[in-house]
Amino acid sequence: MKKDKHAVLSILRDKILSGALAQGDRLAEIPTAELLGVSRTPVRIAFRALEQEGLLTKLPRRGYQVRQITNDEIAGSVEVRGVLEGLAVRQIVEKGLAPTLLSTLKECLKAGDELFAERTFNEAKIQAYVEINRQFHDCLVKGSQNHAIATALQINEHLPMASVNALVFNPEQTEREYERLYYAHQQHHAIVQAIAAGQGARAEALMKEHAQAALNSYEQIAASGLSKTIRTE
Amino acid sequence: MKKDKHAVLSILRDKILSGALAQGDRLAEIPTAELLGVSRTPVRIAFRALEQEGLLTKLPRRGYQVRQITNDEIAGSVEVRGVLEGLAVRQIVEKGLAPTLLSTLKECLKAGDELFAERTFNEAKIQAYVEINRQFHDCLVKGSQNHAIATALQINEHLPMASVNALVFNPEQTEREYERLYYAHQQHHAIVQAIAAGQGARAEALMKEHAQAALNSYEQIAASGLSKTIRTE
DNA sequence: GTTCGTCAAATTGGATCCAATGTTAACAAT
DNA sequence: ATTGTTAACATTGGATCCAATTTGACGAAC
Repeated sequence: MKKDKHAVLSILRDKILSGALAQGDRLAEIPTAELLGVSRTPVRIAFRALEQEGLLTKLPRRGYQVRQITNDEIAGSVEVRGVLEGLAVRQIVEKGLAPTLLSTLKECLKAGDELFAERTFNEAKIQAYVEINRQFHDCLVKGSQNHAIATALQINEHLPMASVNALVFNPEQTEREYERLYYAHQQHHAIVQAIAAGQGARAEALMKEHAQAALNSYEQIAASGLSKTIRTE
Repeated sequence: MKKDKHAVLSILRDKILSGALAQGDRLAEIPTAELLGVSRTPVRIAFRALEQEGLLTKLPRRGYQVRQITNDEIAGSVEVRGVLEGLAVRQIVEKGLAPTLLSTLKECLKAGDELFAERTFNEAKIQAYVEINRQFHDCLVKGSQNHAIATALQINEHLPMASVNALVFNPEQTEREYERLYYAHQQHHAIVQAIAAGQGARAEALMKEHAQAALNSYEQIAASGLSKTIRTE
């Protein structure tokens, strides 16, 4: 039984997000520690972290309570991600675009272009696109040279669909999924174009819309019940 | 020697922010614990928290390192606060303004009006205004019904001047400080007016500008070296 | 003289132990 | 029967102990 360092945190997070722990469930340190076969110390640390992530609330003297994530909550997180990443791209323009950043972004675009060159899609290619997507967004946040953006985003990072690390897709309609992701990739092109042209406000608006688009497809797919989540971590 | 629960975290945070711990200083658990006269457990938890706040970075296997907050960093945090609070007010409008929220906001405005009624200012009145200001901003964030905004803001909450809980003022120019804070208060009026009128985009823009204004006066005062920080906690 | 290997010191992470505190239930008295 | 008081229990927070891993230095061999 190999216990990774972050295992406790990840396991608890997954239990909450998957619904294994229902909203309002109270979590105490000792039972949780026994359940996971670890001592109370890592559990205590994990609880603190999950509280800061907004997944748990602390009840004074009575442990922690699960704060279920509603669809509204996810929508709110996506909105937050939109304005923060929008700020990032605007600040890239305002502070002056570093040439190396532009070339890195163009590499991301090129890698995506190659992926979309043939009009077929399977899980492996989606996995690859998730990684490209992650790199692209990561570049922009880092490129903004505003560390506060990264830290503010960090909290949403683990929420399903509020994070760029997670994409849901419908495995029964790969054709449609191709269209959707290709559209997202085209938005990436437009964003880079706006940045390169020094159009800060346009880049910001595009970035917000980009987040919204992800949310829309999430709602669509989640409603159909045919979702499958792919994450890179 | 009464040790409060959060004492360790607060003490370490103050040491970092006050410059007692210089940028790049490495912090190990044991020396810190001995310095503060506590065991390693609370120190460990505090380090984790400070890492999430962005004040420390973790060096793998070599403890933590102080990430000094530069002026650029503060400016970045203020910008983040601007877009997030801007989002909050926009969403208040978009989701439909609750009547109770509007009345609460108006109470904040009225309390401020009374404070500014006579054209004198002292430290006690500033203290009172800081509290009113905090309530006002808190109302807006809570009123957005978007919990992600609150959690994202939470991280900046402890940074000087990136937080609404801290106002700097120049004790040698109370006249000027009166003007400055009164201007901020007038912005509050405009924001409430925009919200009440359903002008989401205008409210958002005003909110961003409101954050910028705070930053401008901070830079002005900090440069003069005559600053005094008032915090409520 | 340089490089590689081994050993010791440092340091973090996890486990268990102890103290403090609040909550709940039971029992007794009115 | 109801209410108040007390005692036991549950639960968190802090301290110390133990294990694992890495870093750095010193020495030996090439």
